[in-house]
Amino acid sequence: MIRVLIAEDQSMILGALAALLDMEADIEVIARAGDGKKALALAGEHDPDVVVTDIEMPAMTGLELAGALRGQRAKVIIVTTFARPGYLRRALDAGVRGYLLKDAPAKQLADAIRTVHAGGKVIAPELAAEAWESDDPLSERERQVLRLAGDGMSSGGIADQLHLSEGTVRNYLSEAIGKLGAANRVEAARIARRKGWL
Amino acid sequence: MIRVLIAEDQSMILGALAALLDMEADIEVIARAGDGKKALALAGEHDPDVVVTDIEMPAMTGLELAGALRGQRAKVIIVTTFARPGYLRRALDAGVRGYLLKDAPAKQLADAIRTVHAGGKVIAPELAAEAWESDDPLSERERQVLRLAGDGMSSGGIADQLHLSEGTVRNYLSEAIGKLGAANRVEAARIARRKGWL
DNA sequence: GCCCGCCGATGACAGTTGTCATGCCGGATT
DNA sequence: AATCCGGCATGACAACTGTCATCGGCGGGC
Repeated sequence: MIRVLIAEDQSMILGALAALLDMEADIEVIARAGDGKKALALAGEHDPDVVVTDIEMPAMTGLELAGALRGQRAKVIIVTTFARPGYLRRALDAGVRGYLLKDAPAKQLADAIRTVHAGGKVIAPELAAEAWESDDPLSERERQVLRLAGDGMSSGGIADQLHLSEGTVRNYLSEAIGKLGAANRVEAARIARRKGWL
Repeated sequence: MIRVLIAEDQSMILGALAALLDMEADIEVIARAGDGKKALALAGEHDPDVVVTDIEMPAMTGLELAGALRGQRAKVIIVTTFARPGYLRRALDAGVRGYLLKDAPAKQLADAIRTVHAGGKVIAPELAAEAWESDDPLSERERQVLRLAGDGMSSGGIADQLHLSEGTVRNYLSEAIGKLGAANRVEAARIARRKGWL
């Protein structure tokens, strides 16, 4: 029996995934969590073989959860909507053993759990290639500024929030726009978000 | 036996929801579709009692699907991530019988299917109140322009795409910004998207 | 017929944004 | 010590954006 913990913030999806896995004879869902923090606590309590987690969750993201579980016995599989190279990169850096997309066929999840439990790795093929060829060129400041700009905040507002001068903020944005080959701040933010860099 | 068709573009979620419903003794998943168009075709073929559909899907959205099924025997339940009043409004206008959030507990889905099949309605409580109090104030042109602006396109680019003059585009944006109480086009686009108006 | 709303346009003006050159500072490298 | 680099700043300039007044056309409601 492979003992699995599932972390996923959308209750209905959590329940559905659990139902899916409970149909497998050799897999047992021993715990469910609605966010990363609860998942971490439950992992300590139940000592699962495999942790299946979403990325975008309240309190603690799946990537943070993977980092916190790093080095422990439980093997982590990320299951997410987002085909973002930056996410995969960060996941692998956090010692994750599997990275699947919710676009993939349902049966792949059980297969991935078995593979990972047996010591293997499973990476969504759409991402395996792209992951290493595009690297985040942004500095931390550029990321901060871009995040806020992408939410519609003006240069002045961003400057206030980050305790910078407005000119500096415009410099960072100009830098980021150049690095990403965008035409303006909004496009730059979109590109960075799509890649998983924000 | 309640005969159900499920439409959902994320394969894994589709499979998981089907597994969840197959556990119910009185519910039978007779068909699955990965987009709205296939769902419409399959609905014609299999004549389901209830159609459970996501909103954001390729080829045809769940809202369009609901519109196309309007007046037919099958009853439609929307299951979506998005708590956007505008979506609920459009869903109700399309004759939908249920609107659930993926945040809701998994067991509510089966309950909703039974309720709807019995002639009832099920609306996510988080949304029931807000739905009617905030109405989309935007004109069709304003929506178009705002969509493109929100994607980072410049006034000139939007003008080219929509065959308008740049000044006119700026006028529409200014209008939209004013109506939504935003500070600029990006914030306006965010507000409109959050409400489900785009 | 008249008014109103939506559509589309122009021109003018102030404010914001994007770019670039240039400068200062402190920490790390050599 | 000299050099380099990232972070932060300034100033200047061109381009883009947001606002407003004004105009004409078209269709619907009263």
